Amino acid sequence: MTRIDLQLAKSDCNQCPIRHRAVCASCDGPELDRLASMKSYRSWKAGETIVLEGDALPFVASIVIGCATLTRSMEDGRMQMVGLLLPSDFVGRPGRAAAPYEVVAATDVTMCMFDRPAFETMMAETPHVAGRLLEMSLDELDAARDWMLVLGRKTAREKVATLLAIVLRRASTAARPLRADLPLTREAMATYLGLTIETVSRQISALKKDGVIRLDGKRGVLCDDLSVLMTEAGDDEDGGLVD
Amino acid sequence: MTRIDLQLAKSDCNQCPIRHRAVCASCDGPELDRLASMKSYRSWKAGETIVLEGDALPFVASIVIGCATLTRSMEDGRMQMVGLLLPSDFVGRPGRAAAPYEVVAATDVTMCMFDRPAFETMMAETPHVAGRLLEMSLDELDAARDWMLVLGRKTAREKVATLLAIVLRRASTAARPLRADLPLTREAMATYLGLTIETVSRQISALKKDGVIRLDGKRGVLCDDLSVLMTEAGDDEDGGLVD
DNA sequence: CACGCGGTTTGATGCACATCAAGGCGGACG
DNA sequence: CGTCCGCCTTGATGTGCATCAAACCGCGTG
Repeated sequence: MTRIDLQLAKSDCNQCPIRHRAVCASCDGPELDRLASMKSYRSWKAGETIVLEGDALPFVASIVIGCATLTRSMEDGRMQMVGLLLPSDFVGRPGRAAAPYEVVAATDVTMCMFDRPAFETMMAETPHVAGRLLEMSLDELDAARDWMLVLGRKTAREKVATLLAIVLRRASTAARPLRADLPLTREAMATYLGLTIETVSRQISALKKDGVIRLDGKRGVLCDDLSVLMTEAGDDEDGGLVD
Repeated sequence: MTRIDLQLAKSDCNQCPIRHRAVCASCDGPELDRLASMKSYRSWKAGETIVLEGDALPFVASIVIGCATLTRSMEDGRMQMVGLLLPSDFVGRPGRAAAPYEVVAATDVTMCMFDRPAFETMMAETPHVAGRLLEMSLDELDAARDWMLVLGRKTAREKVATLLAIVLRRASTAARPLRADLPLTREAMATYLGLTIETVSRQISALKKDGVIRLDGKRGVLCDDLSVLMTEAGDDEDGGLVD
């Protein structure tokens, strides 16, 4: 029973069959085949709503390509992003029908859809799959809790630095300076960070003026020294946010 | 395969054997026996640290009696509570050794401890147990995400009202006015809400002055009309915070 | 009873971020 | 080429909460 490291799967494999290994890291052929037999694909353009808040979810899906956001909102219109979904992440919790939040495509998104009843049957029958999903959701729980610290205690500057650090670390290669394209608009960033658009913009400008980062167009961010950015973020250690 | 409603189990049964049903709602005798054979008990006084941040966790435990808090902190001392553990909740995530947060007893606490390796073996072998744990952790994830909305977007008054509403709803009986004893000090409330002690105190005073709640000593809270409090909290609907 | 102590309340002041408002930049399209 | 529209930036002003400071309350202890 060998386990494939999820990080590896995420960065190296963007084709769907491999994605299933993320769900079922310790499965062998037959289970993978069974997963494969119940899947279908669907794509969304950036900005489109994938799941409306309160909607029933007849499917379970995992992201193959792209980035989606998960948002919860109040009646008066205030919104808080509560999750960022990246390749291999799941939408539509198994075992509960209604979505307590809205899911929107941040970039163009392709998802791999599984029929819900079939998926749940499989889950009940193969401990590996259930165990793997448990691990994944516990990772998400840790990430959500880390984010609570960001929302509750960090300053605007630290919040922005934290988000940039996550994006840059995730995109990190050997090349210097580090470079990444933000998958989010300023508005989405503000929704994620519990700030307003203007504050996000100002803090990014300030970090740039202070030489912590440089910008490349509207979406590109460059950073020579990630550790400086992380200090700005208030983290000493890597922290491992967003699974 | 019958499922016992977790809410029911929580409110009606504070004895440990029933607690296990929360873990293993759909298990029959032999599995419950097996759980029972690997357990032991331990108690803590209010204020004592149960698990230090970064510590290894040789056990998995579930709360039998009392209330514990789960806190994450920054190097400069800023702290954010990221979870409130109540009877039947779990400590020490299966599958990961180190605790990314500190667990402290808010009231006197009794926990039921399971040997970690034995518990994990059992999990791997009985799909029911893994499935039940998955459900529980997804509930926790929903609660954490709800809390992100509170931390990121609500005003101080709304935050305090939200917390009071949760406590009152949880304690709710037929009797009017609703009455509950806060299991948390002002400091713990502030840590939970992303506020300072002073602000919490001021907002409670304000809610009292406005006739939304009344106080009974330091810990007791009375409320004639929960719906008014919930409006103050910014929720129209019940919202179902904290599992 | 005086005393100290942890938890709480209340007041005065300041600052970080929201809000309101105006302008800039780049891409799509007539 | 000019115009519009989304998205972003920057400035001016206001306010909600943090911070600093002091006093209060209930309780255990000498």
